[in-house]
Amino acid sequence: MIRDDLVSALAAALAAVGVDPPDKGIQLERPARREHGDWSSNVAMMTAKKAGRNPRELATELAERLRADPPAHVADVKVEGGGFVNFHLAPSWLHAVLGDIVEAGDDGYATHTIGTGERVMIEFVSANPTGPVHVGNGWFASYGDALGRVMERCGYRVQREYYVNDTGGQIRALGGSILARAKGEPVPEGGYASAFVKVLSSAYDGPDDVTAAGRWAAEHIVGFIRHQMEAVHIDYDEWYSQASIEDSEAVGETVALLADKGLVFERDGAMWLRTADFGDPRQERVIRKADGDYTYLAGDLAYHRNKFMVRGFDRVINVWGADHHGQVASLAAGVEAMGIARDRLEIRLGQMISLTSGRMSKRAGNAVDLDDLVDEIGPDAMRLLSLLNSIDQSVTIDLDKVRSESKESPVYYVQYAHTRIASIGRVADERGVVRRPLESVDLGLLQHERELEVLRSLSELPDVVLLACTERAPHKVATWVRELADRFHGFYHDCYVMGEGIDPELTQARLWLVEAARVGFKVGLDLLGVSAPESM
RNA sequence: GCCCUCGUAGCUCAGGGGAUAGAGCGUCGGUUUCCUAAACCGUGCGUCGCAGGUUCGAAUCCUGCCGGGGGCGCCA
Repeated sequence: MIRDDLVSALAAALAAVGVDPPDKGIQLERPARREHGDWSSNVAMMTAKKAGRNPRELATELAERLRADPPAHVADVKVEGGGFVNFHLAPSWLHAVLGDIVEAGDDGYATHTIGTGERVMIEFVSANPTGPVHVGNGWFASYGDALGRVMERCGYRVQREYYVNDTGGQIRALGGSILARAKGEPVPEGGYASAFVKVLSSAYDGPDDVTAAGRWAAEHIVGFIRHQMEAVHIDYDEWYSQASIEDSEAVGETVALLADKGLVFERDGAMWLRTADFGDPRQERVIRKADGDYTYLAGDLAYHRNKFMVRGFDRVINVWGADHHGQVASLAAGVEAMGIARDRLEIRLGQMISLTSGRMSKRAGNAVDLDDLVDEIGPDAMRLLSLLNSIDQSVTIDLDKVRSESKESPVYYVQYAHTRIASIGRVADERGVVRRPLESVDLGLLQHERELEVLRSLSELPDVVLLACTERAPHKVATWVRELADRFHGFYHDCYVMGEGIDPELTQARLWLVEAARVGFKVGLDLLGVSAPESM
């Protein structure tokens, strides 16, 4: 790797001038501006003060030594700005990248091993089965699934799970709504007045019992949610029923586990968990109410005991909306109280998704069902659109705009680039142009700025994937793939692969460039769960 | 009141210690005998909420304030 070569060359130069490397190690970054070279280091500025040196002078000295014995591909080393050491590389470094990409291929390029086979569960969406999931849920669905794909590419073994809240007060409220509707009565206070529930109620022929009706309805609704998820190509490994936990001994066993640790006490007829030693500002939480029912927390702790101690996941990532922030401290404390290391549970809070018409609410009935939007714009547009934002950003969706722009959606911009690649392949076949083996092709002919820009983007993909993984930020892949499309369209426009006046040797080199770009699009789009069509 | 989170171009958002802060949409104009114009090129667009602090360097980290959103149940 070129980066490693440059870092060790810098380390050697630093040692030669008698300056200790910075505590954080030698950093190398890609400058934002082309004129600052291909790779840039700030070592001189980092170390100058401690070494009692002037940063620019130190940088100049380093540059001189590096120029005297330059690492491979280094054309020039310049000192710019306040003391940056900038490496200006020959295009040959990008030709080497091209070789790496096509050799690694779709399954190998931009893979990492940092996950070391760790088993991680990502639980996401888990919306209550009281109605179809809406567009906001869809945003989190894209996130959770793409995060899983990114982590898989980094060596994690990922399980995707949907926690089905098919018990408790809201299920009884749902059952009450079903029963009322079935009898032609108005939906009771706090019930679910949606059209979906109304339609569902006409099919109910079970007992006149809110719990039975609620569970029946929830089961049907989960079936529909599953269908909605399939429509955006999300395939959960497990739909885990909360009722199954509560129906089993799991909650009692969990409470017993905590009681054994001396953390459970009774007061006012209720059972409490002492959470003070585990970072919970509230210090104590009710786990069993005075009426004898366990609280949601107790069930949730049992569920997490199941995730960690029964099913043995090394790491659990819960993707929650910011409106569940209030649950974080109690769950994290309870999990730690069970003796599970705190860093094994990650809770990613996504900011709220709203429509320009206001916040979506299932009860209020102003939510837009995910499948309705997907029917209009397609699953690929839905997924790319939702992955263009960080989940740390609260987003406002203008549905009218999304619909009207669907023809110029970023997803088509990216997919169109991929179809152009396929098209080049088809035309090559028609014209009998055969791509020769890479070893016999002179990649050195790739000198056009458009060509180099494509290769620069491709060279960044491994870093992007790694960062997307460690920061749990799959949207970085979306941003990257759009940039690759931008550069590929530029190349396509200015650099004909075949045609009049194109040297056959250049055609060969460009065919390999196109193949490398194809790998980039394939990898990037796969990570996002977006299809890579051959034609549109 | 306390806690969390966000505030970047007209709009939707990237960038989250590094050099002159970016993209898409929207505005206006241009490009096609050749691999699909779902494309390309040009054009304008900013007190990075405000004020301090840390740093060689802050949109980025810290503190306070302002503004938006969310949360503070023996609900789930």
